[in-house]
Formats: sequence, C-alpha cells, structure tokens
Amino acid sequence: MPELPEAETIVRDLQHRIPGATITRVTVARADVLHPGITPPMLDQRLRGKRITGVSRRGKNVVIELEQEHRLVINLGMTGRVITSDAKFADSMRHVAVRFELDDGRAVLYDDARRFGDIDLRDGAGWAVRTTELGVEPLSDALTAGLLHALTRTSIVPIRNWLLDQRKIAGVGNIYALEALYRSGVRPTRRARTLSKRETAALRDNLRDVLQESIDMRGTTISDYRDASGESGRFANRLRVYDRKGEKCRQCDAIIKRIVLTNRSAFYCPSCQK
DNA sequence: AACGCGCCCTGTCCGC
DNA sequence: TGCGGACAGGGCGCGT
Repeated sequence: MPELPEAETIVRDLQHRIPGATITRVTVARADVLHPGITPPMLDQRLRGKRITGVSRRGKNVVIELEQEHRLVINLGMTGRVITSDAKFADSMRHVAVRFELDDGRAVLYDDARRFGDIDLRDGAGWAVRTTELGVEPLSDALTAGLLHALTRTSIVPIRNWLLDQRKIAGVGNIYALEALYRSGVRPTRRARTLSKRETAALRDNLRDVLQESIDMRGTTISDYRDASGESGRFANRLRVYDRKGEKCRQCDAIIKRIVLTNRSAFYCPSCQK
C-alpha cells in the first residue's frame, strides 16, 4: 500500500509529535512483522530507555531515529500503519502488531492487517548497509534525467517493473509508477532500455511531480492507508489510470486497459501511451 | 547477474 | 446467506 508519499506523510506527522520522548516499553503481539533475527525481548531490551531524536524517510521506509545512532526502520508492506495512541482513530486499529510505549503516557502503534510489513532495528553501521541497498531518492537532486537514462540502459524488463525495483529508485510503487508512465505517454510494458532520452527526461519530471502532488494531498487511500492520525489521504481522485480499468481516459476518451505484468496489475491508456 | 514466479497473510468484493 | 475465487499499495527467496 504505502509508497513514498504515504510514508512521507506519516513521517511529517510523527516529526512534530514524538521527538524528545523516550521509549519505556515495547510489546509485540505479532512477531512475524519483526525483521528476521529480531526477537520481541531483544527489541524491548534494546529500545527501552532510548530517546527519540528525529523521524525521517528513506524510500518507502519510516525511520525513527534514536540516541546513539540507532534507527527503527519501518516498512509498511501493503497494510501497515503507524498511529499515535492519542489520535482520534487509535482505538479503531484492529491489527496492532507492535506497541512502543512512551514516557509521556502515549504510545506509537504499528498496525498491519496482512503483516507484510517489516520492523528492523539498526545501529549506525547497520543502517549504512541498509541505506546503500536502496536506490536514489526520486525527489532529490540526484535523480537527474541523465541518471535515469543511464540507469535504464542495461535492463530489458518492462519499465513498470523497473520502476518498482527499490535498488534503482527508492520509494516508487505500483500506483505512482503507473501514473508517471501515463503522464509520460509511455506504456508500462516498454522495456526499460528502449525509452528515449526524451522519454526518460519526461518520466523523471512526471515521477517527481506525481509524488510531490500526492504528498501535498497527504497520499493515496484506496482502502487501507491512514496517516499518523488515522486519517485518509486525498490523492485517490487524482489518479488517471490506476484502478480505472474500463473508464474513459481523461485526455482522449479511449478506454483504460488493465493487463498483468509479473502478477501485478498495470493500467494504461492504449491511445495516449506508446 | 538479471529476471520471472510463487509465496507470505487477511480482508473485501463479486458472481453464483 | 454462504461459498469460492480473484484481487489488493510490497518484497523475499528460489530456480533458470
């Protein structure tokens, strides 16, 4: 579910709520959301007494920064949510997997119906490893048209699949990959290396635009996504192809198609996208 | 090395 | 009303 804009929205919410607080206790109801090798007692023992110093994002991951360079890295999978216990909707969370109790009486709740999410704890060195496994941040200056063109030269995979590879660009998921391709006039099936310089330049700009516009609307809620207060995002009605099979293209009146690429839906306008 | 596939798990919706 | 199947924003491990 949550891609970069959704993770970014949660991060911004948490940034003005939890830094300065100290974790007093961690309770794990669903150990399968913990990163392999991390056990519930270990998590509790290593977090207890640690002060939260900041909150940031890397790709689709929400990163809670702690004293001594430790980081709690939360990947929300498909249905993960991070909600503070003082939020209006906190009591309605029905799949709380982990609770991080704070010294001010509040708690940070990790809720995840499908439990595809992953909670990892890294020290400075461990984080350095993890972050280098991820690709360029699409909203950073590092993602230039030239870089996107160069990166795509060696791959024969459909460009939609290429965009989902977190080792290349970090944070893009199915929704924004498809929306950016639509805006760029490129079909999701096109092999990455066949995109022209002009097309990769357009794709770079459109990717950044659609991500930023979604952040401005606090993300896309199809069904599960909620921000740190439990509220839905408002970008869903701005989607032009995602989940619009059979509906009319907003630019040309052709009918939006749905195909399957490596077991995941792809939507596109057969007339606007080449 | 790069790629495609199956799978992890729960909830919801649709057709019968 | 109930049941089976398809599908869902992600990502890992495996075989080729």
